[in-house]
Amino acid sequence: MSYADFASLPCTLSRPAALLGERWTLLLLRQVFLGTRRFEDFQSTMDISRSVLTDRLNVLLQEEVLKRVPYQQDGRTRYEYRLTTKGRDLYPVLMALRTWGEKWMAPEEDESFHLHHRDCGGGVRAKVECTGCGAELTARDVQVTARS
Amino acid sequence: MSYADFASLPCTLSRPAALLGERWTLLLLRQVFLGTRRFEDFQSTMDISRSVLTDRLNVLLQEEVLKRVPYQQDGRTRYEYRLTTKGRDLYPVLMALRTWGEKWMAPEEDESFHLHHRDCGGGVRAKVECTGCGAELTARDVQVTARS
DNA sequence: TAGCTGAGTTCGAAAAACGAACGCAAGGGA
DNA sequence: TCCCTTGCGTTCGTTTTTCGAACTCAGCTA
Repeated sequence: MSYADFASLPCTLSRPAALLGERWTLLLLRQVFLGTRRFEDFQSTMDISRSVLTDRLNVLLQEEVLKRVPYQQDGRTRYEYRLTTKGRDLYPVLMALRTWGEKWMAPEEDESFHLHHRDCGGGVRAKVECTGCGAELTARDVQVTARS
Repeated sequence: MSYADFASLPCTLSRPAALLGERWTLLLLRQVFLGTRRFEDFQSTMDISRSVLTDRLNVLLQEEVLKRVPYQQDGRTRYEYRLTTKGRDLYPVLMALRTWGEKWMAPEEDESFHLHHRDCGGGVRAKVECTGCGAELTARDVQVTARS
């Protein structure tokens, strides 16, 4: 079993972990959630090599995290990369990373952007909760049961 | 700016994303949360090369996500890798990946393990909420404000 | 007809990962 | 004492990935 095989294990954690654990993929998704949509913009803001950028975008297209959407520019049709519903559902992953970063890796200077709830202006935080009783959970509150 | 530079940006999202976005790191953390603690066990269960495993463990030690804890084996002292408090705080990241995997990448067969709340037996789910009003948030509910 | 622009593709060089063998410290058995 | 074993790495030559500069290509514009 090598790295790529984790992407096909029947485990709902290893599959996403293998997909997003590929180098550049998390940073690429960060950029997507920050609003970047076009090849040239990804390339120049992230300074990623064009061939790897092409590969990562194609993987995310194939996984249906991103989709290509036509737009008009100078009278000609081009395509940009947009999140699908599946892709937008990755938001909690990014927010969990940020919540952790806020707590443990906060830089001296102010962070590069702020997030707040449009409706009430409150802050944003990722958490784990019990679908039964609604309690907030930590790793220690959760029992892991291996399948037969 | 290259990949490593994202780890030192003053951004609380890019730093964790660069750290966990390194190949093998997310899968290694999965294994840690599943209970693996020793070098040989990581190596054999993940089939990662020993040199890369050494490197990733050292990075996580340096970032204080893991710590080395002595234990006794056959009358001699050895060390195992355990999560620090900072490391345990990554739980929501892994659970967010799993919540996404459950929804979008569920395999035909049953998954490899189940999780439930020790106290009430309920399921486990990651979500994003407003620290002000407590509402559950999606990407569309959140306003991004760039810093000056 | 030539130039421009956005979006890739190509390909040789550099970096990272692989993997088999080696090193090493400490305990156990002959 | 000497050798074997175990767990945890390190080394190093080979393979895979990434880099980065140049090239291609389609379609619009001058």
